Amino acid sequence: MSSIEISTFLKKHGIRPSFQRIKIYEYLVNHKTHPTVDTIYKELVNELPTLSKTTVYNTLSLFVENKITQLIFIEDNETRYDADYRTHGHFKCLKCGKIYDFKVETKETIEESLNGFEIKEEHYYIKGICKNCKQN
Amino acid sequence: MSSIEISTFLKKHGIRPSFQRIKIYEYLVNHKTHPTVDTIYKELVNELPTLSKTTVYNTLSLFVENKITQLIFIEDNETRYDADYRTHGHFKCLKCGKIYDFKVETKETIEESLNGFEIKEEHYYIKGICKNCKQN
DNA sequence: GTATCTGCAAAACATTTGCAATTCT
DNA sequence: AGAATTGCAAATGTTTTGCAGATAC
Repeated sequence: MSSIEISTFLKKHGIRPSFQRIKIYEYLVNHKTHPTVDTIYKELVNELPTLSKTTVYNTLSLFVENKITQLIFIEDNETRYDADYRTHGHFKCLKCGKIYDFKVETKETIEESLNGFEIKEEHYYIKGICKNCKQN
Repeated sequence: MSSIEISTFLKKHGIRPSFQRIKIYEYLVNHKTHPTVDTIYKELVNELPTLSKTTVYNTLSLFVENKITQLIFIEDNETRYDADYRTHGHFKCLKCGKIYDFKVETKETIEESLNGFEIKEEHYYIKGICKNCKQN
């Protein structure tokens, strides 16, 4: 996704496309590693030397409010962000720490036990050892 | 679960049953509300006036290490604990804040997309509006 | 020129750590 | 006595808040 596409995308979702916002969204979209605020900040501060963490926090909150980014909680003290807003699962490798996405569909058994409840967000995460770490 | 049963249970899991540990586990088992450290501390400090939050943290970490309690991350800055160590889902109501348990079985579609990965822990949580809040 | 956005510094929380006092065997 | 446990106080780390200056419409 290019800066111009991102700019249009942000406008479409009611967000004014400031330079910082474009850069932060660009980072999220092009690095599907579910980064933390700290990672995003450290990566972007080279390119935007005056960037502050406050702006990263503000911007990500804005993205979450406008539903173009979702929050991921897998570990304590480690809020992560994902530009993919569709429901999907996350697998975190306990050895290498990498996070993989996986496909998820709501199960009938869940729907049954939550009969009468209105589902707004679904989150799935699994911890274990990834294929790569098992082989090495 | 009575104090004596808890004492035996802790011993069985290699944990020395101190007074504080028994009380904390008792609270967890008898209040299936997935409390935070702060909630547990505030509830027990009446009964155990010298109790410190450090002890609550230490004890819960010990329980997690010994796999008699699981950690639940649903919100940021809000680590919760659950004496039920079996895999099950949590539904958090966005209106009343209450957390409900629901049954979950690993889906084939998840197993397929994680082929070759070793699953150690599975976590499912859903946010929405609970039956009770929808009716009122 | 008025709204919004950014970013610094300080505040607010949750959690961890070091260590001394206490408790248990 | 010796080992484990507890709890205070301080440190750490993350996120939020207040506010002043910069930027955009």
